Amino acid sequence: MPEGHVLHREARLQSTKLVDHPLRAESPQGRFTTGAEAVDRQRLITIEARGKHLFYRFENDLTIHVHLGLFGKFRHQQLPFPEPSANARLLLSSDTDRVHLAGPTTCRLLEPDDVDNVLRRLGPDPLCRPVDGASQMASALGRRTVPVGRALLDQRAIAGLGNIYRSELLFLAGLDPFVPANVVSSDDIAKLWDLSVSQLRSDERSGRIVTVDPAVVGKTSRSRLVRDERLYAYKRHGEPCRVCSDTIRTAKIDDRNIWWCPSCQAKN
DNA sequence: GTGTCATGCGTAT
DNA sequence: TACGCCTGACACG
Repeated sequence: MPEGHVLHREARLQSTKLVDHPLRAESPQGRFTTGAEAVDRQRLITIEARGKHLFYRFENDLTIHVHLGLFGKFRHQQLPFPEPSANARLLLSSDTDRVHLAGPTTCRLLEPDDVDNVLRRLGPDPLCRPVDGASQMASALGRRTVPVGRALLDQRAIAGLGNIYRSELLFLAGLDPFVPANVVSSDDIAKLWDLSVSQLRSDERSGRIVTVDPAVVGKTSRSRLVRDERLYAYKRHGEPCRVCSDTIRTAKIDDRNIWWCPSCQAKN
């Protein structure tokens, strides 16, 4: 489930196990052998997340850059380590813990300048709490005439949102996904930013995306929500809106599905 | 068992 | 706009 909250959670959890240790780095699959050898037995200095990107910086100044894409997955393993799967792109192991990476879109070695180049292409990340995040986002969206539902996936406008968050955040903000981004009011963009900050922080802690207010479905806490009760719009095509009972609709924007409630999201 | 789809994104056309 | 890449879950027969 690789939207931004997942990468920050991975950075946090992996850091407690791997940072400050000299690590064994291997690529059983063989597609990252040279990169793994370049950091093998080096001490890991930091693991940092920005948007959907992860950066492992080693003491020799080399950085492993990971982007999970649609399919990438991390597994956390402890001694005795199980046999790695045949498609394990990267294994990072301390004496006691191992992180197993399979299926990433990106897993490559970067020099410090290359890291800066990747970061320059990313907008503000709600989980990094930049003080001017809302205004950076407003300035990026203000230049776009595409639907706001499309602009939210542009990682230069705001880094870390994926297809689930774009449907859910637009629902929470009450915004019509098809309104041009440059027509959305600055108040509504500020609202989208604030919702992104609170939503991703909460989901980073729990490890899952839950946007529904538990009271709306008659529950007393987030943790009591079952799988089908966690979201307002995403993949709920044809079902009644949890707030107003109108029918949730779906359409494609740039060949990716978006879901919305035509009544709750009439604002533009 | 096979086919389809998916929480992503870069490149080519 | 279309395709390629990478993997796993699920529907269907």
